[in-house]
Amino acid sequence: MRQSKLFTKTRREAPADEVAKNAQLLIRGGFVHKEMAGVYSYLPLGLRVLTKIENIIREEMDAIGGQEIRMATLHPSEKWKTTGGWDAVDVLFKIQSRTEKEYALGQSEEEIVTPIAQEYALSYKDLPVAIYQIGQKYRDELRAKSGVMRGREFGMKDMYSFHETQEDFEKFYEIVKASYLKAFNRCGLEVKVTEASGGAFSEKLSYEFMALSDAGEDDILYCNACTHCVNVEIAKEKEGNACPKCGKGKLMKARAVEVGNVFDLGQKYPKAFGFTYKDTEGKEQTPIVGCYGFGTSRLVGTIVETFADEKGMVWPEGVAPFAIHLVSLGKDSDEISKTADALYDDLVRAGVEVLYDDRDMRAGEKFADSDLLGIPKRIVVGKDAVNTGEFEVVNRATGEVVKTSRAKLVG
RNA sequence: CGGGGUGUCGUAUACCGGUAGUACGCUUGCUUUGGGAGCAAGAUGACGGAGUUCGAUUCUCCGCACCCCGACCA
Repeated sequence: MRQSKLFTKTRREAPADEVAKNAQLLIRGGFVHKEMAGVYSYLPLGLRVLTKIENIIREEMDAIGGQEIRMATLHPSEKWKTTGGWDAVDVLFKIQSRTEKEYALGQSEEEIVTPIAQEYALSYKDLPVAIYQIGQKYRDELRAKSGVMRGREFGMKDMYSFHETQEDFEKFYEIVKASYLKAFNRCGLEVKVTEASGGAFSEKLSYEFMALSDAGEDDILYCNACTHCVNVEIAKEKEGNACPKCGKGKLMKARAVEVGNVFDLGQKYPKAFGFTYKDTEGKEQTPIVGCYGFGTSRLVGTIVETFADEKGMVWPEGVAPFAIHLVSLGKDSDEISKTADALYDDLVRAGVEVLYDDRDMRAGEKFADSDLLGIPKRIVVGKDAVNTGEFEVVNRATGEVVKTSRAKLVG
């Protein structure tokens, strides 16, 4: 895409009242627009990142047999009253129509997905089944904060699985956990699988996927030798203790962001809706349900917080809005511009996602913008490129510069 | 929801009980062009409502919005 056509611009300064690094940089870069506290619109660059993240988790869910659907976010109040959530869930947004009919805005989808599964999973032959969606969630947080990390409207992938037996559920539970680790890795993040309380969801343990970051809201204890990790909310151990799992390592304390979670929901929701299926003997059975959340928009913020430096954002390759930032230092139709134009066309033809800074601006401003946007590789086209046919390729994360021929770039 | 703070051009800021100034951005022109250029000319602003006052952007109160701490985040 030609940057001269991009309708957003960068800003030299962040709004004074934004303290969160992710909000400051995402707004300065024109990735998001703040509508109100805790609610953000995604602009072209931000949407590209969000879409990358969504596609990663979509691919991983599809790979383990998840089937994507799109559920309504405007919910009938009756279903929430059926499960008791209407009165029990205090973050539930409740709205009223002109005729005083009551609705809820989706903050999770158990109330919606359970009746849908019920309609089709009539027999043991129809199980197990895993259904997911990627979309907006609404939660009436008393206090939105930390930029896109804790909003009142946010993006999430949520999957629900239905099983005949606890054993079958637990098998799938492990498959999802592995697939989540893969997805977070593809987003450039290392996460800890953390034991946590099931909250009101479940009396059983749940597992939270925690990205280590000072911008987080949770404290975790993790073993420096094995994968053991527990949320301090339920930890019996203390910082510095020997790891109860491997015995070798020490428990370290860290601040972390919860970017995903998985729950054993048991039979609560099928029971509330009278959802049963026929087993091999024709008897009514109640399925076991699992729930799996993955915070897509929170990941955008977490990634900014994790990798940004003093110059701006730094996107891992898997989620970067573009793979290459092609920066031309030419003007009008000089040789430099022609060289850059030609390289841009070649890159596009080669299927490379490239943002082409063809604007008529000074070099300093272009470099500053490029640093801020954080695209992984920058190709600079100046006099040298015209004279030598070699292009300067700068790695945004490391600052490393390599000279590369055109043939290599367009591969 | 409890506590604290802040609301001034698009953004960041200054000053002030009496004319609202600066920088960046924006518009026009010329110059400049490898790390946020220069000159000139322009356009754009006091969150809303009451009150005090001859006069309020400034002081007071109420609302609203935003930020921070806490609680909350099935």
